[in-house]
Amino acid sequence: MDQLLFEQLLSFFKALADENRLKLIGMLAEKECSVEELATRLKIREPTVSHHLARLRELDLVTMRKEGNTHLYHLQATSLHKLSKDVLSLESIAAPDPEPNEDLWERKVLKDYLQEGRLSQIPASRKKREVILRWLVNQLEWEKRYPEKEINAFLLQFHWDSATLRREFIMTQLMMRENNVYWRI
Amino acid sequence: MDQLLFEQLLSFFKALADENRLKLIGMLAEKECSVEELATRLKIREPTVSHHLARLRELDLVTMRKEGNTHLYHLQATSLHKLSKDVLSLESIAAPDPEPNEDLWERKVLKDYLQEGRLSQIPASRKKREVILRWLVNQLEWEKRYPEKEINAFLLQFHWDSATLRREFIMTQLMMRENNVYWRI
DNA sequence: CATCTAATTAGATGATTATCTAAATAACTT
DNA sequence: AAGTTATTTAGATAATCATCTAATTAGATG
Repeated sequence: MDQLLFEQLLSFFKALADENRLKLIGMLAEKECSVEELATRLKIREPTVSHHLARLRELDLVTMRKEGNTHLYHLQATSLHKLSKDVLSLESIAAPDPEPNEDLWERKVLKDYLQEGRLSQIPASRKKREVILRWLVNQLEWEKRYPEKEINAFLLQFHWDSATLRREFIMTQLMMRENNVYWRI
Repeated sequence: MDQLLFEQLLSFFKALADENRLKLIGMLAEKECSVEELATRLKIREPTVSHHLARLRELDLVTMRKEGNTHLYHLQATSLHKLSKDVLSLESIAAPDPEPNEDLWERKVLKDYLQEGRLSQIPASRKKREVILRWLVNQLEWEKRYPEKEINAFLLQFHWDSATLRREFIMTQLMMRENNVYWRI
């Protein structure tokens, strides 16, 4: 997802994530009100209301007009509408990537299990094992057919237990085997 | 607005009003994830992620299934959709009335200015003056025509400055006058 | 000009809560 | 059974933020 939209949504939620601010929105939806009236009905002090209104105003959720001494606030329905629409598309949020972040998790797994180019161990957890296996298999060529002897030699560069790794390749469907010959799929 | 909906919306906003929780929603929208993976990508510790997921789970925004050791969380799109819809109707929020609240403001004004049945002063602010004037005029009968003398007598019960009050009645269009006779409009 | 009223700003305080470490639980591996 | 891994729970700490009082600004009234 777009970084900008993410931050907009976040501040939108923060703005409405307060009981009194949400009530303010409700009251202003009815009619425009002075600060004093809002304070009385919410049973909190004017400065507090002022503070809340300032926050809502930052997001253009409310606007203010002066009438003599008093400041009349009213709801900015358009802004509210626009943001509500974005909320509806919340499901389309992808992970915000502040960095090349997408595979941060996988890179960490690789870093944890690879010591000077060799596998310190074969991860017990299926998810991590798969990360390792995909990384290994990626160093083999597509289309090429590898005799078992060759696969073994390749795997032994990384770990003594080439048999287990070979078996895992098959089980995870990363490779196919026929007559002791292996290839990627 | 419905008190229940109000509280649902409030907790919805509170749930999403945190940077990391919002990111979690984003990541889970892509695919289901383990706690460890989420923690790694967010660069925070597992217990923290666990805590956030628990909050999201309270609102049924995410659900969890166990696969061996690991807990895989995934987004509950339905709940999200339902709540988003409510957000869209935010504008229809009326003030939540924890009490007969609607005129709490006006009742406070009356309380502030009426001491033992008499006006302590005539409010300077237009908004408050109107509250007082409407209360006063409400004690006069509809349709009836009051000679100025009678109006004065009535007003003097509440305040020495009946002349100002009379003038205000006219200015605010609460009464009409013709040949020194007054009536409500 | 002096006064009053409504609102805002400044600054302090207290409550909430995101985050961490350490310990407990649960499920899998050997 | 013993050890390892993933998660959760408990408890402590620190940051955020809602709220208050006191002081300031701006407008209106007399």
